[in-house]
Amino acid sequence: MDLADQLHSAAIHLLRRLRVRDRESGIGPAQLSALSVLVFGGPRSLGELADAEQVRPPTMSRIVAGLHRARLIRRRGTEDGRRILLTATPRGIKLMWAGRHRRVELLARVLGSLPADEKTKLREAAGLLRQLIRNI
Amino acid sequence: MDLADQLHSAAIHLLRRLRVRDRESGIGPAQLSALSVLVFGGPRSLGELADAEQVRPPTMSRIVAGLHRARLIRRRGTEDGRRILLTATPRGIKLMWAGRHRRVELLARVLGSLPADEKTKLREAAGLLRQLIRNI
DNA sequence: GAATTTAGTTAGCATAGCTAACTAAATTTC
DNA sequence: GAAATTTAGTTAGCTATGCTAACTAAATTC
Repeated sequence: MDLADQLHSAAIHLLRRLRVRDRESGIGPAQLSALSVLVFGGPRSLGELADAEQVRPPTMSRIVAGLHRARLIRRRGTEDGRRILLTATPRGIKLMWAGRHRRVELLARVLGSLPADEKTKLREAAGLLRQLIRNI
Repeated sequence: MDLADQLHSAAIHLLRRLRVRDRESGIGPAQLSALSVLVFGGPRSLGELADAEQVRPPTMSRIVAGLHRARLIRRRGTEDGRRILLTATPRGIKLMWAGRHRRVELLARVLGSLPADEKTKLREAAGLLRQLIRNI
């Protein structure tokens, strides 16, 4: 329980620091996060994107509308006439990479000053966490 | 850069899973987070709370109004007539602990099934991260 | 005592979360 | 094969949360 709390707290404070840079992207956090799923996870339908973001369909519908208005994604029909396939545009991909870089470079800078063995520990921990999260 | 990315991604996905339980608390995420600062960090002024939450004063003013309406915090005047001291009420403290427990128990459950050496690694990593975050 | 600074609030805008109620396409049922 | 049901997404309307600009009031500086 105590360990869970420490990890939870670390995650909160880490993201709180990093999200400051996100405002420079010009789009909101929900749009940014949804776009990252499309850019790094590939095209998918609105419902799948809503599931990935743990958000209800009407919410995702509006997020997608914003991304589309900003020409960051494309909407295509599929064989199933009800579903739409969402794909990041080159513009969307570019914005995402720039944002990711900006966001992570703050962290990368302080990580760079750590001794190698501590970096190794963090790398192992990140791997453990990734597996763990799948089991939650 | 790659390590930074892995940690960033782990933090995002961890919180995305855990925040589901927060909705059960009945108050929004910003109120919950601000309340946690008061409960676990002690009383402070509105401006200090805004700094802690990395939010502008008008935003915190409204978050505080919500917490006050729900009787989760108390507002008191200070010697400096402009500042107000915010303190969590017993009701606020209770809600916070219940929420924290709910939030973290999911994580604690999967952590419990890990071998001891992996838990040790995660504990070390959490400590490293805490120091790291202070330097960002 | 007047001017400035500081703490917080109010007003007004955009984004983001929800549920309820809708449209339209696909599937199931009879 | 027509009717009923299910599924995918949208629209409408609510609350919460972020911002800036403009305000009030208290404290400090000059």
